[in-house]
Amino acid sequence: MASQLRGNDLRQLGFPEGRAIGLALAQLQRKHLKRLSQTEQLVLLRALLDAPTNFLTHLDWSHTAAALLPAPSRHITLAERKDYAVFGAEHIEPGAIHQMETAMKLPVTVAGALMPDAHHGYGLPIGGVLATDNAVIPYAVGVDIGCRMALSVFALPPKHLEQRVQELRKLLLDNTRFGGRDVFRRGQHLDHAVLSRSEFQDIPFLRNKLDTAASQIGSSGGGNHFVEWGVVDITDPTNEMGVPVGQYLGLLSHSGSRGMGAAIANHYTKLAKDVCQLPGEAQHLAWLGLDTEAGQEYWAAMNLAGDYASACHHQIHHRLAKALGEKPLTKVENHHNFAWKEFLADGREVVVHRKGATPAGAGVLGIIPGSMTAPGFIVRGRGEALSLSSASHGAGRAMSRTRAKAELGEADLRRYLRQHQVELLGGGLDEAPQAYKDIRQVMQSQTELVDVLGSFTPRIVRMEGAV
DNA sequence: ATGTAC
Repeated sequence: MASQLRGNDLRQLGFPEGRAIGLALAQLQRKHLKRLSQTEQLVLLRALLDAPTNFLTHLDWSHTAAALLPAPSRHITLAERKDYAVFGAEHIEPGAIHQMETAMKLPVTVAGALMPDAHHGYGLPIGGVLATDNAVIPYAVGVDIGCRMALSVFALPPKHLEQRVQELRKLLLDNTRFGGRDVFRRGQHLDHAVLSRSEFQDIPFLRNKLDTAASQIGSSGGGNHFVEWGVVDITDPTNEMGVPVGQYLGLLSHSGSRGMGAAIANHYTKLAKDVCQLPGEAQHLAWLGLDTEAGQEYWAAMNLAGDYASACHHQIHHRLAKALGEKPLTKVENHHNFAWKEFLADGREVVVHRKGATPAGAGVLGIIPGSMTAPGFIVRGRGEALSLSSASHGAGRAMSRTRAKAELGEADLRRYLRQHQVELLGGGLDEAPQAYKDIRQVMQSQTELVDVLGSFTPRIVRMEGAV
């Protein structure tokens, strides 16, 4: 069998230094191209090099072709800014509004909206919702692809939290793992069907990501990610969970797609910036056409990352429910940092990006967390067209991470937690509850977007960091 | 958010 082509072979053929070489080599690893003889591969690469424009819509070679073209042919100019709705403008910093206005000038943008917890992000602001025509923007999805909330409601009274506090604390410490290094040991992993998905073989970029995914499964991230016990208070008797009005023990988790999702986000953002060069501040909003190979690959990888994030939450809840010896009465799960194919009110099919925004289609359930010391809310979407069927994904930050670390002290945090009867295991000053906005005010700005069915008040919170 | 860097 002939040896594989290497980077230097491509250089000899005339490939320029840069991303084209890596992209072409990755393509040649795919099953149907790997079968070709080395001569056939070289003929193909020469044709690609001679006339890259002929390959721009080719399913296999569109992004290699784009990387071979001189930069000016990939430049894109902005269009006139389209209108968009802002909810809770009084809570939103000017930087986030400015970023949203830039996104509304993209030629692929159809509609947009800004949620009341919005703040400055990278590319699209956190809390930004953007509908595009046949294009997906990796940085309008976000780095932590498919990050989500999951709630289990147990048929146990809240006084469990006082009577069995030591046991619940231990269950949390024993059954969760947070951040980069602290994962479950080899023999402790639970298997999950998501690890057998064909995308890990079919998409060249994902081939070496299976190890990371397998080692991190069932774990939680760092930063604002948490797993917590608390009090569920169901207030709406017509809730579609079928849970009677009353108070229950609940388990709430917030986490995403870990290292694998971050790798996908970073890789396809670079790819998008290669094939779609935007002026100045819009440059991070580079998109991939959904009918290009790169766009289809990203779409498949994004969906895999979303399912992986879901699998992690399922394992977290499964471990804890089993250790508690209970089956949940009901579960609610919803994701943000994702893109969906949806229809607008006028019937147009669009790609809706929700970067830190909760899906709130008519009758869709979700959880909008407050902070460690403030309730989160179980909500039912109202399908409001102006918000593109979306709501906030939390209270939003009132203080940046750096400001929180500079201005708050460890003693302040501990006193604040004691006042609110919250026990924090791990965590840091940058995630102190004082650094977040008042969730009740944020909810007041989105009464048109969601109905409140109940609340969740944290009591024992586990985050990244030593206990 | 992230084996926090190709």
